[in-house]
Amino acid sequence: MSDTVSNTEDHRPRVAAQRRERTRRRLIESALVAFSRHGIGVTVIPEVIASAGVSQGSFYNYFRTNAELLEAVGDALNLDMFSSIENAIGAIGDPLARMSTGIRSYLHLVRSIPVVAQFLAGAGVALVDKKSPVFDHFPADLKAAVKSGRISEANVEVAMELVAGAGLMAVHRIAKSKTPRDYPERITRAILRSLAVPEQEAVALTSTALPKTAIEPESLLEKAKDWQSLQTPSR
Amino acid sequence: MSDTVSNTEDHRPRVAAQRRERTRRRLIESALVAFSRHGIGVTVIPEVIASAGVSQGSFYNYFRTNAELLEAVGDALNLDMFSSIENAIGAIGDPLARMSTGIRSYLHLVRSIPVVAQFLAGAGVALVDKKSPVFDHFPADLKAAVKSGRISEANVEVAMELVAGAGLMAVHRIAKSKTPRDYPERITRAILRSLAVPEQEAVALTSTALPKTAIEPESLLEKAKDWQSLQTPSR
Amino acid sequence: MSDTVSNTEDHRPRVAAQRRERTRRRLIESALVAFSRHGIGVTVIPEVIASAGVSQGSFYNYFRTNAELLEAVGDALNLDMFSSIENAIGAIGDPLARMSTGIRSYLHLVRSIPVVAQFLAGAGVALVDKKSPVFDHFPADLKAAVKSGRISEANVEVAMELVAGAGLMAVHRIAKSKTPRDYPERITRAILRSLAVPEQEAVALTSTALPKTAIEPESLLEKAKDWQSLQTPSR
Amino acid sequence: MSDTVSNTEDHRPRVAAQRRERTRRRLIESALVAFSRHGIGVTVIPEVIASAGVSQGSFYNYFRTNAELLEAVGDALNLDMFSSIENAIGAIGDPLARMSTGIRSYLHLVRSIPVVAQFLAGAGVALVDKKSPVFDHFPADLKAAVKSGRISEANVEVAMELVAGAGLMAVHRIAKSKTPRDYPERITRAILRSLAVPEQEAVALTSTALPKTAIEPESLLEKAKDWQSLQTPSR
DNA sequence: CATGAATGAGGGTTCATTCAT
DNA sequence: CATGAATGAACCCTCATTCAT
Repeated sequence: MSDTVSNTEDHRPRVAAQRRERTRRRLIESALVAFSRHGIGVTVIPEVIASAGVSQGSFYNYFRTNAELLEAVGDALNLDMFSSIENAIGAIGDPLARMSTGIRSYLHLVRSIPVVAQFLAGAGVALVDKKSPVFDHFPADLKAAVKSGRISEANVEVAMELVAGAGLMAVHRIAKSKTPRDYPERITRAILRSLAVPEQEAVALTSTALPKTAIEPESLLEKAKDWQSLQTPSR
Repeated sequence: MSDTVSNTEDHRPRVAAQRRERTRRRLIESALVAFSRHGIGVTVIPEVIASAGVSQGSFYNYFRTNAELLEAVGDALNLDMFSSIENAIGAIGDPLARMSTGIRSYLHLVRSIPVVAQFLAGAGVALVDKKSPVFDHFPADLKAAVKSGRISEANVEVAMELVAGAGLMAVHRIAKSKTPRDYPERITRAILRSLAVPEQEAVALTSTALPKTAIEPESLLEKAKDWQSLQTPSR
Repeated sequence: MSDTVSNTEDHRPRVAAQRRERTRRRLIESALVAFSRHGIGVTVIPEVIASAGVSQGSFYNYFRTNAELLEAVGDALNLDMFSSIENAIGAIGDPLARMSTGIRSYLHLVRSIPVVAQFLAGAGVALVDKKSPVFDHFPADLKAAVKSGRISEANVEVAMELVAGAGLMAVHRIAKSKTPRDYPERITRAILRSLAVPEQEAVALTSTALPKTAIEPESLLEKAKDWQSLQTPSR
Repeated sequence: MSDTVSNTEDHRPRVAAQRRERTRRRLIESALVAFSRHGIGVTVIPEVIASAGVSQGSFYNYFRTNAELLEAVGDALNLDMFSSIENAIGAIGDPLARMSTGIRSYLHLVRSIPVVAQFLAGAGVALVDKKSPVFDHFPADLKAAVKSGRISEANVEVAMELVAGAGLMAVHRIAKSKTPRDYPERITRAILRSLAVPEQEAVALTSTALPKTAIEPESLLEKAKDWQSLQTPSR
């Protein structure tokens, strides 16, 4: 069909676009490692160029500043994490269960991939500022839970901050030292308590089996599993 | 007479030491402002040099790296804040009241001095890592409260992290946007709840009048009140 | 055709490599002059940058320290001198004649290019330390001569040091003041005597016509001929 | 007597002058060590100030530049060495014996004090340039020996250069590596040969017992014996 | 004279960015 | 689009030197 013909005519451009996309991915992957090592707010372009095997000039065909690169890494990571978690908790109807399972999944995911933990710990509050899909569904669940009377917090904003703060510290702790396997559950329980969830219910919510969080085969997360997360060499 | 002589011998070193100390203070003050504007992890040395009116060479007689400068600022600030707060809550006997009043004092203090809020928000988790006098008394109070049966948290470490995380986010929020006058009390209540303090008691603990937090006349905090806290120039 | 393609693919790297090599040469040439003026152990980078017409940044793409630059100059010069001399004496079979003709050629060469004389005089003993091709063949000739009974020095090492020392001082003298045309021959004769060569033979060995020492057209030596050798500006 | 009185009146100035002289000595001593470590042509003022325990400002009451300091060290050292050697060979009448014994004494002296060897090796040809008392008597002895027909060198200058060159290399060798005890004698023999002294006589001249070279108790040489001669830390 | 804080010139080094090929 | 040489701004750091005390 004419379709075939037009595809053939598109062949070279399409190959080029694929190559471009592959290079872009390589740069993002290298940048994730570099940022995880040195923290954000530090120049990583030279390191990224070297480890991605791309020339200096080419780099600027993809990203124009360090910040742009960081944003790309953040976006890609957020997207992947969101997919994994949403996929795991999508079927849960109860807002409170969704929330607590989401938090647990998030922390377990971070805990299983050191490079990601390092990156997020280094990013700190910056990750919270920029609205990420990961946090998009939280307020809704929170409000739903309040409405259902399951938790009693007049101020949803304060609640959100407490959740975010606790999560941030937990990620930091996970990145910097060894944590027990049930560390995510303990953190989640403390968060639930702060939302005025009764102790017994908090325990129940954090004792259910965790749904399997699938990671896409070619995703950034999948690749990140294989990488070492060396701390920044002091100095 | 001999008095004159001995005075003469003491005089020069003393004058020199005073001068040195004054310059050091000027540098630290300038650095607090600079860090509050740009965040830590950014070079502020040129700006500090300019605004302290000191030559490049002189700067390096006092601090050899950006990190050393940051540490000096952090130490000075921590010390001043610790004095103010400890002075305010020193007389409180009940551990839980000490804790909650301490948190409230801390947040109100931060809230009243924008430069400090900006600085601490920019420092983020780094301030928690390095043991500061501000956090020194916390664990003791927490343990005492647990022992007294007032709160029931098996894991003190997790509790500490939640407190620190909530505090961190609160500081961040204070620095970045306008907060209601009772914002510190709301945060403190959420924290108390997460420690399993009953709602009624949490409300009671955060409804007492706040003891006056005195700020030393020549201290960094006192000076910081006068300074503007410009946000980082976008870039 | 495929020819065109492969040429195209080779073309860019080759051009780049050529450009790089040309810049490197310019830097080395400028450095030779600078070192000849100020001696080694003095920073010449700013002067080299200025006189080579290269930016500061570019310089560090080639050499990272003053010492690295010096080494490059030394290597290039040693190589050129070695080529010239070896080319001149290669056909001589008698070890003693090779040696004495080599020394004479070396000193005449130095004497004919003031910039080189200045450079070597400034380098002093450092040039002897680092094994240079110039000195590579000496020990072999010396040993051969000893074996042949022509000279009687039990200790070859001591002999080498004397040769090197005499050569060093001669270069220094040549650089610092005007020397008679037969100065190299006089020095060579003294060296031969110190090796216990009989006076008559020493005279004979230093009276032969000197083979022509060819200098490669584009070599450092050839270029150096054109340059002035200003003494260090007093300071 | 009035003498007593005037002495009394002079007391403070005299004490001051003595103190001044003592400080000056301390600086020279520290500088000798510093130069021996780093070579000449390198800034040693900070190190000298530190190790002599003198303030920055005071240093400039004694020496105004690095070069002036170096010259003072060189002068003091030359004077001490000259005294020691002249004292040892003063009684020798035969010019050739004076010469050879002087060379031997010089090299043995250098060999016995590593710091001095390091310093002289670092100074290199610079020490020869500036006329030192050590070399003052050489030409006279050399000419006397020529006149006596003991050696036959038409060109005294060339002979001097060869002696200086050999001495220089020998010092360098002594400083940089371990040398056999009779190393000075071997070098001296080679020098004598280069002056056309017959082998047998050269051996005889270098086989006599070496006169004791006395070192003044408070002299730079005496102190230098106690110091370590660390090589420059590579870098 | 001694002291040591302060200075500023100069050199060293990195890195984002441009551009000819 | 890829390449990598070249650039210049910015920062880092040392040190000789001055000067008030």
